[in-house]
Amino acid sequence: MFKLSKKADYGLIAVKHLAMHRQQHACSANEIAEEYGISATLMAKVLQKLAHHSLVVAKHGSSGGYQLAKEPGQISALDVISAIDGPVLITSCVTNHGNCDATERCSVKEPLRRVNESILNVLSTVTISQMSEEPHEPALVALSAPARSGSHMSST
Amino acid sequence: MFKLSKKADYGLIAVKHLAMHRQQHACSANEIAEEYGISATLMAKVLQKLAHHSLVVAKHGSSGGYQLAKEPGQISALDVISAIDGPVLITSCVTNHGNCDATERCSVKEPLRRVNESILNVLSTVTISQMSEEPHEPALVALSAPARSGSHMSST
DNA sequence: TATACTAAGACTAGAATAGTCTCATATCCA
DNA sequence: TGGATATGAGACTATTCTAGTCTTAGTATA
Repeated sequence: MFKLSKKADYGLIAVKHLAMHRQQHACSANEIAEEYGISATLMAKVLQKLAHHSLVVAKHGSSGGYQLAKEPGQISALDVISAIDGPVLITSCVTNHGNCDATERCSVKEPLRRVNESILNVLSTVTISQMSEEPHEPALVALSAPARSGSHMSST
Repeated sequence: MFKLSKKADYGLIAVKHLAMHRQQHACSANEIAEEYGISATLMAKVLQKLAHHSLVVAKHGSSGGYQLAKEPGQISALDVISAIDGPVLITSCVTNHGNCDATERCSVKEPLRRVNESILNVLSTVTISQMSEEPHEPALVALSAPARSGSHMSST
């Protein structure tokens, strides 16, 4: 369909949790998982991926856990999502070199590429610190930002 | 992940095709499928769904086929996508009444709802006639449009 | 009436996702 | 030093979703 994976969802929850507890000790995967009623092993996997992409730092050992690697204002929703699910591409055709088998004939490729860019733009505009604000704030969505930044696709 | 289904993709292709041939006779599912190298039965299914949602009209009998039900400028990408895949919801939490099992605790629901709205906004801005324009046009993407229209979620 | 088409929906196969389990490694503290 | 508690990594399973097929029925035209 057109849906965020649950893992990406969990990733956002975890990062937001860490953002709200960053003054304190590191949070373990167990701790976070319990708080939101999510499987602990699954949450651990998600956090591992985030650590891999340097969004969080892991601290081994007892009383270890995870902490944010950057300021919450420096982490976008796109960072988290693409760390977990890979690059955000609304169709398989829109990759740089990527070609569906009907590249020649496919007539919607280019328009969709542009739609994809707009979506990346939205996702990269939303930061974790914005997500932690109360909803009555305008918060979102600098939709008026320049459409072509082109710097997002890079992850993976 | 975060991907358009192939069926939705095919739907866009079909609608665009019909937009470009609307002066002429009705196009059969077979005809369109062949042109783009897609399974004919699958294309038929896709067109049926589009007909169901009154985006195209079906003409039975020999020399029948499909024709657009509206002007290409009146049909948005969102119309086509949600006709085929159902409403566009980036998480299962963001439905009107919809609640994940952790509604109380889930902290990302509201921010994601707002992201979802922005994406709907982008998709509803792109019309089939825009998709038929040549890429060197500015075409896309009235990103500066007001972020909160809220009128989209209704389809299905 | 025969033919060429759509309508509808059950069905199957395969891929993607969610989630589990196990073992290894690092750190802290008694 | 050794046990407890963390993460790291990757194989594994189960379930759900998607793509695609097939079959039967209905409808318009010639």
